[in-house]
Amino acid sequence: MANGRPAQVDIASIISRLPLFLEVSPAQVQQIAADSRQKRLAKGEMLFQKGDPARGFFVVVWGQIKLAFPSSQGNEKVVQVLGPRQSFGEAVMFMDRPYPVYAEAVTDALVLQIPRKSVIELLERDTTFALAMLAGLSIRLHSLVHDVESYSLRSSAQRVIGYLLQQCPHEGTDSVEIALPTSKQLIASLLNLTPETLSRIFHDLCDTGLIEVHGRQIKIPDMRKLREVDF
Amino acid sequence: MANGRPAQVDIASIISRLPLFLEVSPAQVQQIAADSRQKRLAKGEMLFQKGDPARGFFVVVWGQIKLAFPSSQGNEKVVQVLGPRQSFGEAVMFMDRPYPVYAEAVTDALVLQIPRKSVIELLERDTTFALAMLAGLSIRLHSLVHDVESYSLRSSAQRVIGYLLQQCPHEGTDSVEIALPTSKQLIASLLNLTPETLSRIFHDLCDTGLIEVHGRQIKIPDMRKLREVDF
DNA sequence: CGTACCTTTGATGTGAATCAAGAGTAGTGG
DNA sequence: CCACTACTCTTGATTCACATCAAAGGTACG
Repeated sequence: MANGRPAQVDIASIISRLPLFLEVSPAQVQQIAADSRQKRLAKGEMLFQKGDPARGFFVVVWGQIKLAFPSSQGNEKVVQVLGPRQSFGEAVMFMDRPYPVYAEAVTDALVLQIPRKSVIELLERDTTFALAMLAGLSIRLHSLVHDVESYSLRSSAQRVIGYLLQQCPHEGTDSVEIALPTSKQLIASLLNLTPETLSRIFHDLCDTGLIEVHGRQIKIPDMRKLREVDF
Repeated sequence: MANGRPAQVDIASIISRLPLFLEVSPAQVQQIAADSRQKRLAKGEMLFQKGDPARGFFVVVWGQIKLAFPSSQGNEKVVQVLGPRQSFGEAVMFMDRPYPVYAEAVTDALVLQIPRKSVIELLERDTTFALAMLAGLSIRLHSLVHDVESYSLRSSAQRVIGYLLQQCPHEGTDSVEIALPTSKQLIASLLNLTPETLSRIFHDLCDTGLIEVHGRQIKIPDMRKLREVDF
């Protein structure tokens, strides 16, 4: 169970602990849980394609899911990597539009699909849920605005530093050690870099003494210094 | 009045015709109108700064407002240029966060400020309004996803072509003439280009015969050809 | 009619991608 | 346990799209 992959899952309890459903009554959570479906995905399996009609939204129970665009040259641009307790696909439910990205399992994974109809019903019944939903979408919107900001006015090295700082506990001032949540390849795509460039940036940051890299373990000897470079 | 600047405005009628308020009852629109404030802005005037606390959202009555980030070197990156009947700042109301961008009048302008409190009250009372709000945020979210896609996997020329196609009526297949909604400088920033690069791209597209440029008037002799290049 | 800003054009520079190997590092199966 | 394949990651050489720098028209407007 250290792999975070319990054989049996209590759907209702998972849903009730999602930020989106914190204020929703147990009875209503039970209803949602009853409406939802579990989907087992093998590593590399597609959950949906870009352009598929949106039937609902998804919650990751365990494993990792990436959202990405295909590019014409067969590359891809990863928009987000989602782990346990994270949800995606909410926004698309409120517009008659297909998914603007595709979703693929990065590792073996289990996701919950919550049908559009259940959500709409709950929205019409429970205004606190509607407010929670609005808050959720707003947060996502902010993070996209932040992405746009990053892409347009920060250098590749600054984006990498920003990413590392995001992964760290915020309060700490001194030495911190973190594990990258996924492969460097994926992180590169997330930051809009090639793997080569990411590797070189890590190398440079090591030379400067700002970080130490051992595989996926990154040690930051002095958070303050890293924050300064981030200006 | 050809300048789109009526001396007197009927706030309630403006609000009632906003996409967000289409389904809202006249009485509630009256309430919102009563709560709202008008703000006159001279060209270049700031409506709010990045980091200001969010007190509500805004609707452009006439004129143009740009949303942008300041960059460290005194440049700026324009995120959006808003014209009459467009609203902004909704998302930020639902999170306890300051504005992530600043808002500045591109031309003399009149905007309506609708206080957070009125919106929250209306949300709690009217579920169709909540759904409209969710739809509105979803659309904004999509367009940001689209921006991220553009920045990360399209060349500068492709972004320009995409922009031009967006400005055109969608159905037409043949010759179209459009007027750029704002200065080329602003459009360049919107597309994450320098003015120089935009100018050169327009020049190239003229050479290829794909467009003709006369100041802010752009003629597209053959929409099909332009769409093909956009692939 | 002059000042201020937008836009164009040209020359040069550079950050990051691409191309091309090699070095780890895992998983797989005999 | 060790080869065998398949990735992921690193490193170096080269290229290219776009920015930057510089200066000269255009255009609007008091």
